[in-house]
This record gives sequence, C-alpha cells and structure tokens, in this order.
Amino acid sequence: MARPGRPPQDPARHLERAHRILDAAAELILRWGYDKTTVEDVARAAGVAKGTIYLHWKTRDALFTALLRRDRVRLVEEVRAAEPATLPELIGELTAALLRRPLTRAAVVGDSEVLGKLTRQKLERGTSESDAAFGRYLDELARLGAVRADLTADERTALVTALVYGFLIPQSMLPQDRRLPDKRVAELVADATARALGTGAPPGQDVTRATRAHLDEIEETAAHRLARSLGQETR
Amino acid sequence: MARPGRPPQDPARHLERAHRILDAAAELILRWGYDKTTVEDVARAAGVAKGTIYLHWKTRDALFTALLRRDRVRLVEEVRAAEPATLPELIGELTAALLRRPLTRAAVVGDSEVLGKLTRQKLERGTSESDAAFGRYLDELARLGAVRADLTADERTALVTALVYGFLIPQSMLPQDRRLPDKRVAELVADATARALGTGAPPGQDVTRATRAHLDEIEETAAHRLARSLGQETR
DNA sequence: AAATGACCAAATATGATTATCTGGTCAAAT
DNA sequence: ATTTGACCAGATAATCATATTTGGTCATTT
Repeated sequence: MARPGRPPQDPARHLERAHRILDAAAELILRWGYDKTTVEDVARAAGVAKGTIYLHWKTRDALFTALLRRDRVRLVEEVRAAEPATLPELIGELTAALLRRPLTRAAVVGDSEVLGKLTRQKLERGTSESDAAFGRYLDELARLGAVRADLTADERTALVTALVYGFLIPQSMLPQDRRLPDKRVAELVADATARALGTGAPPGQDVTRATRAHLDEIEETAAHRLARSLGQETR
Repeated sequence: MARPGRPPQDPARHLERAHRILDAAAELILRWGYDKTTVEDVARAAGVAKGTIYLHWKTRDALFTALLRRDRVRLVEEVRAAEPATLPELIGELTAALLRRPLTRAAVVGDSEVLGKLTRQKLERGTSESDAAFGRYLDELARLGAVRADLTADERTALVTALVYGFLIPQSMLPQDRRLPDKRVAELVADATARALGTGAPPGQDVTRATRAHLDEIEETAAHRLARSLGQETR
C-alpha cells in the first residue's frame, strides 16, 4: 500500500503538508494529551510516514513548539481582527481569544492533562521577551496618559497579568457548571483592566496607534517564530 | 530515658501540648514538605511519643488539617487586628496576612513542594462554604452602595478571587528576585479591589459594621473548626 | 487515667529482570 | 529529489521479589 517517490517539490505543498501535520497533532494532543500522543500517531493521522515528520522538524518537541507557535499566531490574528483601540479592549480580546484556543489556553493555565510533562517548562520562558515588549507598550500608554503613571513598569505588568491569570486559572479549576460564560469572563477582565489601570481620560488617536503598533510587533514576532518553526530550524 | 505515667490530666496542659505538636509539625513540614514529614519526626520534635499524637488526632491527615486550621485562625486574627473597615482594606490585609503565612500561602498557591500529595485536595473543597459567606458579605456591600451593583454575586466573587489569586500565583512562579515586595503586592491588590469593585462612594459606618460582622463570622467559623480539630473529632 | 514505644500490617521504596514502546535514522524505493 | 517504513538504541513501562518505612494500635508502665 506504499507509494514512495517524489510528487513535485513544490514549496507550497511542503508548507501545506506541515500544516496538515500540525492539524493532526493538535487534534490528537487535545484528545489524548501530549504524553500519550506519539509521532507515529501524528503521522498516521496526517497521512504521511513518520520519517516525513522529521523532514519538517528535528524533534518531537520542535513539532509541538511549532504547534503552539501557530496557535499563538492565530490568536494574535484574531485579536488584531477585532481591532482593539485601547488597553482594556486589547486585554478583553486577548482573554476572549485565549478562551477560544484550547492549546494556548492549556499552556497558559498550565493544564497538565493536556501538556503532560511540558506543563511547567512552557510557562516560564518565552515570557521574558514578550513581556518586555508589553512593558514598553504600557509605558507608552502611561506617557500618553491612557494608563496610570503612578505605578512602576513592573507593577503595571503584574496588574494586567493578575487580571488575566486571575480569571483564567481559578475559573479553570471550577467545576464546569459553576464557571462564568467565556464571553462574560472576557468582558470582566476588560472592564477590570479599565478600572484598575485606566485614567478615565478619553483615549486619543495616539492610543489607538500605539495599540495597533504593539499588535504589529507581537504579530511580527509571533509570525517570525512560527516561520522559523516551519522552516526546519529547531530549538 | 522514658517516663511514662500520667502528669495531671489538666485540660489546659493537654491543649498546650496539642499546640506544641502543631508547632513541631509546622516547622518540619515547612522545612521538609508534607510527604517527607513522618509522625515519628513530629513526635520527636515535639518531645512526645508517637502514640501521644494519636491521643490528639485520629490520623496523620487530621493533624495536618488541624495545622492548617490553626494557621487560618491566626490569619483571620491578624486581619481582624488590622481593623479593616472597607472591602479593599479587608482584601489588602488578607493578602498581606496570606503572604506572611507560609502554610496557608502554600495551600492557596498550590505549592506541591510543601504540600506534597495534598496539593490538589486542599484547594478545591472548604471553599464552597466560606465562599458563600463571602458572597453574602459582598451582597450586603452592594446593597449599601459600597460595591458595584451591576455585577452578579458570582461575578463579584470571581473578580475578587481573580485579584488575590492573580497576584499570588504568578508572583510565586517568578524567580525570587523579580517578585514585587510582599507589602507592595498587598497594596496593589487592595487598590485594584477598590478600583475594580468600588463605587467611589465614601464608606459609611454601616460598611465598617458589615465588614466587622463578616470578619466575626469568618473567625467564628474558623475558630469552631479549629476547636473541632483540637478536640479529637476527626473526619 | 495518661503516656509510652515496641509492634504490626500496609504502604512505599529498591532493585533486578524483562517486555514494550517510541523518538529518531537511513538505506531503499521511485 | 522525495518519501517511505523497517530498524535500532534508549527510554519507559510492566513484573516480581525484597527491603524499608511508617501510619496507626495497644499491652504495659507509672
């Protein structure tokens, strides 16, 4: 039932296949968890041979990293598509998007059911860089008078983090039926962000611009990383 | 080196010994973690025989429960001593007290380093009842115009929970040197609570009274539970 | 009556052995 | 050139036997 050989070396086909593999991986991981999902499984589900997967990624881990990065790119795209103009809108959309994306959501919430042994790792790192960018964005907003200037950069970041994580994590530990609707959670986070960090000043054009710029930067970074993850490079 | 026998059956002495055992347990658990702390260890450190511990508690678990309950009572006492008059003050003091008490803190943050196999358990339950009381308190405040009335009870609770957990958990995952000072964290939580839930209305006498009443209720419950934990009853 | 600590059963750890699985490679097929 | 899948070594799991630990009891002592 084999048909080794070489259908055209079309780079577009190559990329399309990478995505197909990632699709398969996503489904399997969400269903069985990272630990229980083997490369063989993924290959079978994607309709390719195991070796083919290693044509795309050096290691199993690299495949998973690519998967998360793709999810992240899509998340950012969703947020962008909503065209948030202010910090609260941005955070609200971010939260909503997070709640919609099981993989990234699991990574954020630290769901060991899904992530298996990777639970801890994926959380810690990756943060520092993006955090810095977010910190700069908040600084800019403070300069523009859109967020409180009486907090240090660390404090502003901690505050936003607290709101997002503070809603996501406890909610995820609640039994299904006691959780607030996802949409409502996003609204509450947005609202709380406005109240806890905002100044009440009407947001000007410059805030919109800064927000857009920040999203550009985030997407740029995310897209770049994904590209690296899809172009054989590992680590 | 033994001296079995029966120094007076003074109930005060009995209680004092219970506390001595708990002191020993607390120290050992904080140093070695729950899993690695044996009943024998505790007995030795407390200067009693192992059997004596079982004169106080039916199981090792009951001892640990008592320990947490005592810590909770002390926490509540500390909060009370600060005489918070408003919700933000209450939450701020609660956070500060939480940060000062390694055991309860570990329980809240879910520190498996300390709690060992109990990490999960202790979190989930025990909540429902106290949660209900807190919910009623928030309701009362809403009625008094001290907190926003445009939120459901669940939402108000979720919001406060988010603030406290949202600060404690991410901070606990940060490397020591990047954490904000405990005191500052408490201030930020208090401030955020005021902004996110407050109405801006000046707090009246009735708010103070409601807050005090709530603390009374909490302490009452906590003290009652501790008493049960120290008076042989197990479960 | 009150406290002890030797004692026991059950749990847990250790180790040795074997079996199974799975990440990753690469010669072969086209 | 490209894809495959048999193949391999190392990791992981399963099994079984043995040793150690430890939660909990209770006859004994004061």
